[in-house]
Amino acid sequence: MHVRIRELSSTSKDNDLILVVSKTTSIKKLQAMIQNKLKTEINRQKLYYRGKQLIEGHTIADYDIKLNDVIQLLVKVDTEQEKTEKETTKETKKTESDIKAKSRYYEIGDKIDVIDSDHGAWFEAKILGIFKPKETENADEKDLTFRIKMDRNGNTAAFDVTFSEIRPRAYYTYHKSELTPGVIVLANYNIEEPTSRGYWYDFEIKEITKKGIKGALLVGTELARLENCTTQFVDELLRIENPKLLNERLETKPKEIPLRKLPLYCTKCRDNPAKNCKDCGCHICSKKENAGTLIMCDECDSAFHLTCLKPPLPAVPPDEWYCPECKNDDSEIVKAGEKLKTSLKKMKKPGYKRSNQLWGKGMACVGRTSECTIVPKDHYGPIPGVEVGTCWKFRVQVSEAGIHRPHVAGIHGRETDGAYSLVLSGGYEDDVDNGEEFYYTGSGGRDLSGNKRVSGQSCDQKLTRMNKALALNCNVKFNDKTGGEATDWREGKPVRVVRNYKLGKHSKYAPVDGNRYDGIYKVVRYFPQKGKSGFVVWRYLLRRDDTVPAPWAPGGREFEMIYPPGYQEAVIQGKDNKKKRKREHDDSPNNLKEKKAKIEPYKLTPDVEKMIRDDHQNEKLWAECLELSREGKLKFLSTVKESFICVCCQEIVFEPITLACKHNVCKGCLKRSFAAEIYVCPCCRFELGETYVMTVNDNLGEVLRSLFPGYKSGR
DNA sequence: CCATGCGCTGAC
DNA sequence: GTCAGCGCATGG
Repeated sequence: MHVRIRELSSTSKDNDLILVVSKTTSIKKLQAMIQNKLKTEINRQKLYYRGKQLIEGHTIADYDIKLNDVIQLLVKVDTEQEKTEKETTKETKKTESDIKAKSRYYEIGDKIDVIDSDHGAWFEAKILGIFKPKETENADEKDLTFRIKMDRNGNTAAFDVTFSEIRPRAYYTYHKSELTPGVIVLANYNIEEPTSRGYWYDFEIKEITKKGIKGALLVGTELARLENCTTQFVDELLRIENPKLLNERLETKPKEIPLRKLPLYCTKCRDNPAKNCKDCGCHICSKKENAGTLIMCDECDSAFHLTCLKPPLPAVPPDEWYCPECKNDDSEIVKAGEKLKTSLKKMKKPGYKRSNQLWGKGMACVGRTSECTIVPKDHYGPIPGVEVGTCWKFRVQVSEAGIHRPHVAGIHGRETDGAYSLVLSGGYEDDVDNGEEFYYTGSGGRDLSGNKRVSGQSCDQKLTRMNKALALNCNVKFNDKTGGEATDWREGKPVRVVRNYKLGKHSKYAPVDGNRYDGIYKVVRYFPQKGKSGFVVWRYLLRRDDTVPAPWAPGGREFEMIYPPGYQEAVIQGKDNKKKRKREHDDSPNNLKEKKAKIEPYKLTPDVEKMIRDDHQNEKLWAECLELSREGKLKFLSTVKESFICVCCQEIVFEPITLACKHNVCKGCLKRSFAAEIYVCPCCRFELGETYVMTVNDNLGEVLRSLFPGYKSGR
């Protein structure tokens, strides 16, 4: 399957990077793919899916990312390198040039908000000192260093920030009436769990609804936009305070500003420091005192007093440490000589699968991305808006369209009601397809052990489940012993019929590729019969009863194939990848920029090409077809099909004869058309002459035979 | 909850 | 070319 990587700053899908991934693809791998494609280093990538941050150690499946879903990419401007550089320069500032300075906007003791580069959110802090790099008279504000201390986590050290990273503490809570779209406020939001309390971010209001306030979260100093966030805490939206010159300060600010609510660290004791808690306090004695001697297990994150352990530990170990509970589970945690790969916690997470199978990469295992809701699941007859002749590449799309809902199964129905739709896919050997009529085979009678979906017949079929459902469509009293025949077949319940390209092996009514909706059929009769396998199968005769002509009939249409959104681009990008790897191997420069969606031209085999060249009689028609082969195999094949239709039977010409007037006719059809020894073209009445002799155009016949596997006479 | 299944892909 | 075997949607 494929997913879309979209930069947070981008609002259009045109610049998406489309990556082919598997459900088991790890986030790490995904990051590596992004690095490879966009040249954005992994440590600068922050990925978000539906507001959740994607973190290492998980997979695409863990986040329930589906086909063609958008993953947002935030490119951090602060690379790790720059960060350490910054920190070291800060260090030097501190030690070498701690020159006290004055700011025109802030003074020591000011309550401020500071933006944290890890979370991209604002936290409360206080200014301890203001410094400038060197002895200058008028240092610019942007050169100043503000030494601040966080208001929470009492024992964390002070650190230095710049002017742009701080602003006066927000203190004014908006009234609902003051909020309008466009206003930027400070709001509480939890990126991972939007319904829970989180950190405080700038938030641009977009829409005010009953449920909450919807808008864009502006994350980090770069104000990367995370669209479509709904904050639950609408009564706690604060006004953002901009720096004010000291001499313009008005003392309207309350002296005490209560700390803003943050997510609870411990949901058990609700962060009550007075309460003993085994979850956030010592896992043994439950007490929270002597926090300095609490040691955390690297596996389960539980805390333990050094002294409560048996035996007690003298000091905090320098490396990893596992608590007694986790340590016991050696087999699960650390395999001999191996470092822990996935934490137990993660493995307990719902959705985690141990399997390293490579499943899930393609369309076989993707889920629906939409569902047809315009009609109920048990709707009989056409789906409004879906025309006869509509083609989809994959079954999942047929399901999404509401034409045939099951992903794999051939019949959709209810045992107590009837069948709504079926797919002809050539999967059962006893099927016979004559277009307007076909014999369908029931399901079951197969051994599907081993998680299979198909198999050979291995026992008799029963007239139950979907087989019974289809039987109920027939306008006759239900009989599960001998079956029955409709008294008036048109009075039976309608069945939507889809033909799949795999049917092409046995039927000439199959589409060239994908799945095609062929309209409404009715069950004429059903009966049990010993099938080719020797086991009893239930057989159903269906006959077409649709006002719209069938795709193969005169006036019928076959529409252009519909692919899942993004699918073709993904296929092309995937191919580009292979090519690229080759080029890299050749050490030749690669032109990465050519990732525009393009249909792969259809390459004919040399034999076919030669036969076409030798078919001089149809030179003009072939030229048109070949021209369109640049638009892909499908386009080519459908053009050929259209171009070489017998003027009589409207099928692809069989044993074709190309007349002097350039019309193509089947040998059989032409023979039948001749009357009273007058030889004329059955289409344009062109006189062929009294001595006319029928000559089959073998070149054309051969080409058609090799292009259309089910090619045979329509008569 | 469980059983069923006319797909689909990558490995061979 | 053949074949194992997966999620998913569905009904029972």
